[in-house]
Amino acid sequence: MKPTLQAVADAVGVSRSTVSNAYSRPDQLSTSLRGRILDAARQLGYPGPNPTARSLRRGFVGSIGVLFTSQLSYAFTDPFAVRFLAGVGEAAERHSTSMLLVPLPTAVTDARRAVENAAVDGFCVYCVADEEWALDVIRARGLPFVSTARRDDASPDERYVGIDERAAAYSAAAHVAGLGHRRVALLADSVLPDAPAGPLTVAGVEQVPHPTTRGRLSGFADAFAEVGVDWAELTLVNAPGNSRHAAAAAVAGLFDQPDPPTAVLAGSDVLALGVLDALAAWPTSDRPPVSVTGFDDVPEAAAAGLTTVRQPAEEKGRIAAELLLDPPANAADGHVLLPTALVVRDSTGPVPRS
Amino acid sequence: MKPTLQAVADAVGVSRSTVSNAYSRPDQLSTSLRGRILDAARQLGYPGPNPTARSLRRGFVGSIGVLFTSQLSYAFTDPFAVRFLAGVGEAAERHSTSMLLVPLPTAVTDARRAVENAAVDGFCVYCVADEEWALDVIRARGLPFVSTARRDDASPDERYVGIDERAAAYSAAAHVAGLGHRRVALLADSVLPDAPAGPLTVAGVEQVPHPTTRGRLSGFADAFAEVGVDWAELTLVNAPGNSRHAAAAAVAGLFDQPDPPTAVLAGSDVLALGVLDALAAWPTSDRPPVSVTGFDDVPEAAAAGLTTVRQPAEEKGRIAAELLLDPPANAADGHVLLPTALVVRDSTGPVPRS
DNA sequence: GCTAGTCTCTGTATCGATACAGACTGGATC
DNA sequence: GATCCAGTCTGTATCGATACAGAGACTAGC
Repeated sequence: MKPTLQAVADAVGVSRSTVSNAYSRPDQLSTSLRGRILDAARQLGYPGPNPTARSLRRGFVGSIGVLFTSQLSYAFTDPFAVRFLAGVGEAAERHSTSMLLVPLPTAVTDARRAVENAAVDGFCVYCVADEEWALDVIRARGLPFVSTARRDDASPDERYVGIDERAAAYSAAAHVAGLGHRRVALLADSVLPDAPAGPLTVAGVEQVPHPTTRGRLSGFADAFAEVGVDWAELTLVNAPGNSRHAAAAAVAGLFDQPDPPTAVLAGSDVLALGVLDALAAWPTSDRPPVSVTGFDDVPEAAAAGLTTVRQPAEEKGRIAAELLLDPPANAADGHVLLPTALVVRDSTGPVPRS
Repeated sequence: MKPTLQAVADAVGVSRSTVSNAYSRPDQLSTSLRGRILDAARQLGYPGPNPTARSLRRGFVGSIGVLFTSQLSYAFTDPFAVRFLAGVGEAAERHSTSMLLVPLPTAVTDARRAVENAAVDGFCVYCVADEEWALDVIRARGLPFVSTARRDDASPDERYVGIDERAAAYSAAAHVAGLGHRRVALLADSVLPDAPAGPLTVAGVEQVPHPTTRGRLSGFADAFAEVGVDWAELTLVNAPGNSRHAAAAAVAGLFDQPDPPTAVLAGSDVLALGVLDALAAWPTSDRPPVSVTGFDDVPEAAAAGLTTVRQPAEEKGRIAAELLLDPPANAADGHVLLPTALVVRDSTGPVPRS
């Protein structure tokens, strides 16, 4: 059996409290006694106070949870998510706090259980599809959280760090529209929760449940509405999973049909890169001249010459964690909007004259 | 105040134990009573058993720690580390276990404290410099762990998953030696703990404390010994921090001196890519023709045409976590060596005739 | 009609610590 | 010599749950 605080106390002949103080409040006892206690602990092989017991008594844990409502492995596959994590890690490091990555089972009941069982002092909820149930659980636990998307129905004291999704997406779409493109496909992850990969029809953008996706699609649509192309004329394509592979699969066949789109606006760089992959598979001779834009500006985007919308990744993570660990006194300061910028590269060009 | 188990018990008029059973052992009570209890809990806003209290009583936590004995942010900067994490995440997911990323302060006392305080059931120790103190703490806590490097002094029941570092490095060096290179630089992170960036002299490879680095350098040295180039003739270069930038800085000036090396063997792809960065900074006209090899085969290596040694990254992480979460009955099965392969690309070529 | 066995549920002990009020000691102050 | 105070240390209550032995009630079997 591992020795407990009590064992050390007995060995030295002091009370349990004093041993506890030797570890947690060195100013509460003489240096000599503290020395004797730590020596005895070393000798007995006592590894220091049990973290769990300590957390229970103190009422906090010293770690924050990071929630991805998709496969945890996804978090490491999307470069943007990785950089977000890096930012969270940086802030956590500064606050001597650990990060708990909680994998969520696909079954909702199990997933709820996972969030209920996470031993953390708060959550960074990385914006993912349909996280409302997760927020419910977190609220019920009375834990603070920071989300990466503003929800329309959020109470004003709920903190978030995000970007103006709509305006950012608009900038990319306006660029493409300015190049003359009118037959355009919009590619996104989780347009509708359980829709299959490929083109689909949605009555209006407000039907899209996921707030981030909805925001970006709205921005795209706005820009094209201004040049007379309305929602119904845009081809909406679903790419469940947000991976290059999923994107490539989703746009397969898109360019074989009559009057194919001359541009694809993707909701993330990963998806956009997937489109480029799909195009690269065509023989150079009759490869369709398609303009492609992404979103995020991950490192790979620069290498691939992808036109995209840059948003600060590490900073998003860092601020999210900071808002959680060091909440601003003023509720309004808990709502952070980060700047974005359109980065024009080679993947977009004027619409070809046919 | 948040309601506790007791509150729910009082509301329904049953004992605390019964409420506990309603959550953790549904077979121990009638479905009807369980229904009443869960309803009452919902009504009171009871979020389910407190994870900390539960862990204390049960004696386990349901999460594993991942330890990087360098900045936590580093873990997200090195693509190999990210893929390792992805592997750990995958296994954790399968076992319904969370991952705790513990940032380690630079001061050793604080770092010990961090490991002592981590509420986990075990650790995956990602191979990093000088982790012996960390293993000591983990052993003292009586927690299981899996390391990514075999330590010579490890007891036979200590589990690890690694590669034959020496043989893997040998394969890269033999390739370079076969191309005729004889003036060669070996570039590594943490050759000696506190050495500055740049060339340094070490009496023999056995002086290098870090086991992984030592293994790789030995492999490099072996191959060159076979062609008559001995240790003292090899230029050893330190690049503290294992980043592209650190590598570029470390090799700055290396090619300006008389009889510069015609090849650089790096201990990781990140370092090798840094060398390529440094070379790319030269005007094309008088850029020195240097062969470069890496180690790991991260995705960027392929894009950069880097010759490197491939090792399975996700698999390493997955197996590490699996060994931890589902220990093999037979101690010998706790020692896993993964295959490696030399991947020859454009960054190596025959030594130029001068 | 009696013993056995199955279902439910309760009560008590326990997990390993920390908070906080108070007790004791010894020296300085008046 | 009484008072006060700072510096140390102790004792008790508490954090919020789970394990386990056992108590009743009820059905089966002989």
